[in-house]
Amino acid sequence: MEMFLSIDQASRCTTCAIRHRSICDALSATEILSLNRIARSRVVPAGQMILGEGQARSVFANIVSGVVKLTKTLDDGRQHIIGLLFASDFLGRAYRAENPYFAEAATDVELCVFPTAGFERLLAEHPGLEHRLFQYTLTELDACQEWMLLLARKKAEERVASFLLMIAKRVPNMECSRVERRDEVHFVLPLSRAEISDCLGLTIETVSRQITRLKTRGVIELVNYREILIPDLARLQEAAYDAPAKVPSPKARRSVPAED
Amino acid sequence: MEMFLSIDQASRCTTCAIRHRSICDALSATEILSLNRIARSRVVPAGQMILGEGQARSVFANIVSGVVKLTKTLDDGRQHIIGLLFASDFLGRAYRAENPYFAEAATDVELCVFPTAGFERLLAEHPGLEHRLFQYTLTELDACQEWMLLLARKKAEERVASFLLMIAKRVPNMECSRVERRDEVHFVLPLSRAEISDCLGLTIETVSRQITRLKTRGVIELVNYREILIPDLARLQEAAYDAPAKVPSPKARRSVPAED
DNA sequence: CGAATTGTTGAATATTCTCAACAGAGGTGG
DNA sequence: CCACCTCTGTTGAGAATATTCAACAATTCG
Repeated sequence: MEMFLSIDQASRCTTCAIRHRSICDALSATEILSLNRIARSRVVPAGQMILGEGQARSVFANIVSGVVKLTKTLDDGRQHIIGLLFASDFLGRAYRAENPYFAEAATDVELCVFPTAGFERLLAEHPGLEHRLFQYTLTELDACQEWMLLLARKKAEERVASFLLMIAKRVPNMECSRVERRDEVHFVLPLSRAEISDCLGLTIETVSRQITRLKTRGVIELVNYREILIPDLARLQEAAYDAPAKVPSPKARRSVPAED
Repeated sequence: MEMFLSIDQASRCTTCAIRHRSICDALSATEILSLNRIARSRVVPAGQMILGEGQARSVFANIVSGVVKLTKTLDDGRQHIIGLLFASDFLGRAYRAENPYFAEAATDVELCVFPTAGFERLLAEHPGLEHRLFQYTLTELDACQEWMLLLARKKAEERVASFLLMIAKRVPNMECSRVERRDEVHFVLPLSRAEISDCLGLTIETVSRQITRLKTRGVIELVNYREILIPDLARLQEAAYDAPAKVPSPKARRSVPAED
C-alpha cells in the first residue's frame, strides 16, 4: 500500500496536465521532487470556499482544472472579483499572515495543494522556485494593472466585450470548449451574470443588456445563457477596444524624454 | 578626482535617506556594495518622462524623493494612472522586454538609477535582492487589487476621500508636509486635478465637485488649491469607506468552508 | 411538474460626464 | 508693480450612462 502511494506520487508530476504551464515549469528535478513530496490533490465543488478573506495563513495551490474566483468585499456588501484563476495558475499569497482576499471555486476545481509551512520552507530553500513564483507574480501584476484601465476608463459594452475576450483566450484550452475554425471560438462561461458584473464593476442588469446588445450586433451568438459562440474574434476585439499600447499620450503635459 | 568619486560612492548608501525603507533594506553588505557600484543618481524635473510605454528595456530605480506617476493609455486618449511611486518605492519591471506603462515625474524627483543589464545580472547573482524585490512586488499587487475595488465599486466621493487618505498616509513622511497634532494632517497634493481624476477613473469636474463637497462638509480644509488640511483623519476614513475586511460575504452563494 | 434560481427587459432615477462659462493663481514683460 | 496671458480649478446646465426597482421569462433542480 505504501508502495503504491509512492509510485502514484512519483508519477503525479510526470502525468500532470499543467506540468509545463504552471510554476512547476522550469523547476529542476530536485525542486519538482521536493514540491511533489508535500503536494496533495484536492477536488473542490463549484461554489465552495477555498480560502477566507483575512483568514490566518494562506493556502498554496496550483489550479489543475476549473476556475477559481478571488473576491474582495466592502462591508456593506459591495464586492468585486479581483481575479480569476484558470488551469495552470497559482493560488496563494506568500509571506503574509493574513490572506488579502476570498477564494472560491467558480466551477468544479481540481487543485494541487501545498501546505503553507512546507511550501514557504521550499521557497526559502530553492531560489529557482521563488524565482518562478516571482515571475508569475509580475505577470499577475501586469494583468491587474491592465484590468484597472478597464475599470477606470472603459464603457459597459467595452468591459463586457473585454471580459468575453479574456475568457475566450483562457478557457478554450480547457475541456469544456474548442476552437472550431480560424477566428471562431466557442466556450462555456464559467461565471454567472452576477459574477461577471462583479468582475466588471457593473450591475447584473447592465451586463445582461450589453450581452444582448453584442448579440444583436452579431458580435457574439448565444447558444444558451452560458454557452457563447464568437464568429469573429477580431470584431469582439474591436468592441473591447483592446488596442495595443501606443506612443506616450496625445497631449502629454510637456513630456520630454529624459536623457542626461 | 577618482579618489573623491570613490569616497562619494562609498558614502552614498550610508547617508541615503531611504536606505532602510527601500528594497535596499534587508540586503547584505555585499549586495549593497554591488548595487552601489552600478547605481547612479539622477534628478528629473516635474513633468518629464522617465520611461516610455512599450519602450524597449525597462529602467530600474529607487525613488529617493518626489512622486512618480505610472500611466496607461488607450489609443483614443483615455488614460489611467495605474500607480504612484513615493520615496523608497521601486520603479521598473524586471524580466520583460517591453515596459508595460509610462512613467513620468509628477513632482521634481530624485532617483537612484540602476542600469538595466547590470541590475538584472545582480538579481540573478543575489537571491537576497530578488527576494526583497519579490516581496515589494507582492505588496504592489495587494495595493493594486485594493485599488481595483475602489474603481469597481466606490462612488465618486468615496474615491476622492480614499485618494486623499492614501496621500495623507504616504506624503507626510516627506519634506513638503508635516503632522501637526494627533489626527491632524497637513500636506501638499503632488498631483493636479487632472491627474487625480486619472487615478480615480473620474473627470476633472467630478473630482473638483467632490473636493468642494468634502470641504463644505468640513472633512477637509483647503489652504489653497494644492494644500490640504485634514482636521480629523477618522472622518476622512469614514468618507472613504475605508473599512477593514470582514467575513466572506453577506449572501455568498452556498459558501461552505472546504475541509477534507 | 412545480419551485427556486438565473437571466432579461422596461421605466424611472441617480450618478457621472460633457460642454461651457468663469474665477483664481502664476508667470512674463512693459 | 501691474496689466495681461495662460493654465488650473470651479461651477452650472443639460445629456449620457449606468443603477434601481419591478415584472416577467427561461433554466435548473428536486
